[in-house]
Amino acid sequence: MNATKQKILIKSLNLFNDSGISNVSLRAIADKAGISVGNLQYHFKKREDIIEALYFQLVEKIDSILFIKTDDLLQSFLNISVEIVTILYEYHFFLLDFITITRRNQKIKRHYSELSKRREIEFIKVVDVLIKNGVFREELLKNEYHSLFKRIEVISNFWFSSILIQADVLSRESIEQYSLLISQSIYPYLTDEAKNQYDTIFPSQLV
Amino acid sequence: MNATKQKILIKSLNLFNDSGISNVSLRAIADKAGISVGNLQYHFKKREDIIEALYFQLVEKIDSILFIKTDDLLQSFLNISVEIVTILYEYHFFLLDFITITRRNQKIKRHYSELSKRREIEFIKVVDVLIKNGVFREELLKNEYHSLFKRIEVISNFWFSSILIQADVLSRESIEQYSLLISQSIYPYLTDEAKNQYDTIFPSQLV
DNA sequence: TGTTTTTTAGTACATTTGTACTATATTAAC
DNA sequence: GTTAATATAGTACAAATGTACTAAAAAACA
Repeated sequence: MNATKQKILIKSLNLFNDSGISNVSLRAIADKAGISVGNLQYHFKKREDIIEALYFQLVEKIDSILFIKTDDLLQSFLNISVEIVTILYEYHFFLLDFITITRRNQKIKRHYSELSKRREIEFIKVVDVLIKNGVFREELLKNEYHSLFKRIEVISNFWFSSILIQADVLSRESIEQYSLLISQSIYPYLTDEAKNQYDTIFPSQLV
Repeated sequence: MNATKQKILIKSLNLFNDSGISNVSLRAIADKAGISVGNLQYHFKKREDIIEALYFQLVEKIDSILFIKTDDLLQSFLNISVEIVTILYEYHFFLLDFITITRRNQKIKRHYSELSKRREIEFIKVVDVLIKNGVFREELLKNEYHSLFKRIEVISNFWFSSILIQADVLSRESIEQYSLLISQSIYPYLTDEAKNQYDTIFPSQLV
């Protein structure tokens, strides 16, 4: 990709993350990138194009890490959720303005919608494997794992928002807090054997 | 309260819920309320005052339903979470624009922050009672119920957002979906006895 | 009734913002 | 080396928005 274009995306991302989409004007982006607004517009005809480009960057990054190692199922499962959020953290402006963005941009909205459905199917598949391998227990309620997926999805998407409505800044610590939240939400679904394994992975969580 | 003031708040709420705060101008509110912008401004000196007024209405409404009936602990516990979300639904613009609002309005931000802390303390107290009464099990991990609270908090605050990033409209159904999500997330923490009780409350969830 | 206060309407303004348009400058192609 | 393309800068503009200000109408009050 063109160097200027790259620079625009990086600076936009920084500004968006710091101040939120609606508080970042094209002039501010151009300033930060050290170019003119005219030039900015040459590379991205519409403001929305910048956001779209960043969105698809994000999606690509996440896609690239989505696979479970078959040797250490539980660990791998827990790792992925943290890796995803670590990437989301890089693009957190997107999550903070999720509603605004999807309201304005049907393309992103539809794409995310499809993505989410595919992710759920994948999730359920992985859970099936985990059940067969004695890591997760069987469902005790109907659609229990569907429900679990939904909760994890909401928390992944809005954890940073949840922090920022109370705190003034978002720090990397929030990723660890997220990690704790998610792993603890998984715990009740583990078999006794896997619970032991969990305790060795997170000895500090023992009562 | 003044009739005009009342009308402004109602119409603002409707518009905010339908289109999101940033897409509702003072002119639009005045139009909808059948008054002039000048008059609107007489009652609410600043745009932010409308939002603040609505916020404190919301907080008051929720406060008014927050008490657990001691005779039917589990049912009462589950009911409250739905009642809260039902009220939140009435004011869902607030949740959809949570970040934007708290970013702009320190007063609301600080107030919510305090509120959230108080709510967590209340939650833990209630959980203690539920444990003592054999409804919830003891903690198996450190801060397990703190973690549960956080998850419920995020989901309560952002469930509607989560729906709206995929769907085009928000319907009352989303409240039932929320209810299912939350009750299923509670299930693993119930004692065997309480699980039986759960099954009689939600027979349709049996596998 | 006359006066003061409250309520309502209308206008005007400063600011911001996205973007369209034009004119150079730089680079690539032949 | 001339031409064509790409890239950059600068200006201009229309639209929207919050809000300040003024004046009239209505209500309350004495």
